Amino acid sequence: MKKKPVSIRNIAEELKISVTTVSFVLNGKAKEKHISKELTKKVLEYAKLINYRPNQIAQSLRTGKSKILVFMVEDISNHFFSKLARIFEDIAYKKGYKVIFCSNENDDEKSNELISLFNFRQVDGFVIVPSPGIKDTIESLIKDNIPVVLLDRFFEGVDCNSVVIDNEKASFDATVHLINNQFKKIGFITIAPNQTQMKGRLSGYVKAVNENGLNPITLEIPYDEVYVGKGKERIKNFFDEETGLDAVFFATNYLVQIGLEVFKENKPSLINDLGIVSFDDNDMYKIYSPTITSVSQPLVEISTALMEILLPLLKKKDLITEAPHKIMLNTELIIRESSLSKVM
Amino acid sequence: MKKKPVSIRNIAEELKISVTTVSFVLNGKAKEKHISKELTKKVLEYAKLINYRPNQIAQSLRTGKSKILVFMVEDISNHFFSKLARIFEDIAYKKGYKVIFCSNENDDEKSNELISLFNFRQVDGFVIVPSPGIKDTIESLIKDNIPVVLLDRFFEGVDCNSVVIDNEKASFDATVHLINNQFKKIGFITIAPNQTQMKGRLSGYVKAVNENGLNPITLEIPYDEVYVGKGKERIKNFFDEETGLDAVFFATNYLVQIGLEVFKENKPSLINDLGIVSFDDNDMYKIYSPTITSVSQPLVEISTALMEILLPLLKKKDLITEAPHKIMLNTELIIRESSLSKVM
DNA sequence: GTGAAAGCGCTAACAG
DNA sequence: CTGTTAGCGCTTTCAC
Repeated sequence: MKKKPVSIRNIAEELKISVTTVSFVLNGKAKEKHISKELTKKVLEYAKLINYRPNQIAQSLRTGKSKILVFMVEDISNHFFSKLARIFEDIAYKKGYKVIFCSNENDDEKSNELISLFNFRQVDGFVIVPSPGIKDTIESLIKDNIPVVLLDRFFEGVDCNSVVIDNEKASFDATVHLINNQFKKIGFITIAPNQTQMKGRLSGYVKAVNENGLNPITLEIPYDEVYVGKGKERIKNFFDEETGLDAVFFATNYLVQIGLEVFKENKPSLINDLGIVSFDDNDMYKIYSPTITSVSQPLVEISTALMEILLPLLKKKDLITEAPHKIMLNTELIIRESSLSKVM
Repeated sequence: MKKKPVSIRNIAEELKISVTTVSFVLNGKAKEKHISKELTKKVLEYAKLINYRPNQIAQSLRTGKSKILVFMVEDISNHFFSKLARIFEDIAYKKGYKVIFCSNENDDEKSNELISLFNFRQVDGFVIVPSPGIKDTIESLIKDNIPVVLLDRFFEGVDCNSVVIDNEKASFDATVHLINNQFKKIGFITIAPNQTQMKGRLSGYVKAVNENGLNPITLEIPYDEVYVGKGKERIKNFFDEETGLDAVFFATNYLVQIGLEVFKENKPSLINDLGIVSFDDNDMYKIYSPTITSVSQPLVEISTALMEILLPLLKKKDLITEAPHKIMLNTELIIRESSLSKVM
């Protein structure tokens, strides 16, 4: 009952020709190798008839290409990353690549472990949202001629492909939007800015408040603390100490979650009285009360850009000569109720 | 500069022994094969020294095992599935398996395409959230001796491993909870119940209302319509026609999203006046106003069960003799504000 | 105790 | 135009 899969050899034997010929035909090299039209057709037809599927593992061993891409993010269950993953998946499959997703929790050790698990050669390429301290690993990946493109953040001084958004501009614009809506004491809650995307978000905010004669009021929570659930306490303390805040700008979507939880539990009125903006959109924002203004990243464009950088690299042999592609995309500020002037 | 990876042969040559011996040692068969302690140690040390990593592709070709699992769900960007994926990922990695996630959109053609893409042999096992009409494909997978475990739903009359929740009980309990909170006209909004999980949710609801002398009032939207965005209109019409509803039970989390959107746009007061329960939890529910009651699935238990079924199958040769494992887990009703009696 | 060698299924240089 | 053949890196049977 065990259906033994057909191999290229079966086809060759059945048709009484050599495996080479079959291989050439199947790989679309019939023309190039001057194989007769009839033979080509015969092979193709028979292959289809018996539903031949090449053994990709054998192909991989031979060609050194696995047709597998790794998509490593902070947390695949995070709204932003899972949406991105979903779109990237579709694009990759259309190009004949499978995608392995994994989550590094923004942890260096876990990142290195995962990258080494994929073993530098089992996969054809990487999309990586890098944790803060894996600069060296990325560099050695590049030196080993493995296609990598960084996502969401990058390392200063490392010549590596990347697709990021213009965090500073996005943050600047969102802050200005709040200022235009009469908010004067705008708090900025972020995770510790030891990575480029967070640096940009912070500096955009600072620049905007400064240019408008206001003072920056920031809370920087180390990522680790957020991860282990201490963010709530930190945010609560922040609001206890910083009295008179009339608006708050959260630098990531999970900070919004925590922030709203704090409001909900302590001063529910804040939810309506405060101007609120979230970095990253969430499906729930448009049905929240009030609806929440957000900085929305262009998911489709990001995924497309990733693939456009990656694909050519997957074909090339020597990547070293390539100048890295650094793409910076713009975000969209989706203005909803939460950020509109509360002044009548 | 190209770092050519070390092979088993390099080790053998360096140590002036045969590849066989190296292979035995590396595979932990030193004892079994009576290889001397010293030689064993020498090999192991040298392997570590040069940081030897077996080429998994070659291993796969030889052993027929790829150490890759496929985790196919409806939509990896859906909150429930992405959380599940995240947990499953961790468990699988610990056991030495990589996981490829994919989304079938509950579409038969896409499901079949994906399953066939993975080619019946490149992957060691499948976790599948099956679309309605792929019963035959699943059966042929089983016949071909490929480990499969169905998730979230299954097919009546097919002897296949599965991990599901007790939908009927969950739905029954949630409905009774609403009834206990004085709600009398409870609407049930679901997608067309042509799959087991939806059948269970519907029947649990119907049973509960009937047993309590109430009438079922249901809206069944075909999955396709939801997918193309027609759900909103359907739900709007439902509330226009069914006047006097005092509560609503949504059978999936994306229906809640659509429902809240409808309320928000048309009769915002409903959000507070209506009793609301959602099947599947969402991180945002606890910060919504009101906080939303939900039926929460045990994500960790589900993932663990999946792996516990899968692992032994991955080792066995002949699966046919195995009696399938069918696991049914219980959900938890997380009671929040939205479902509490509105009667003072 | 250890090694030689076959071969997993495929590709592609080389030969005719 | 088509076929022979040598591996890709590894596991495992069989022989010594």
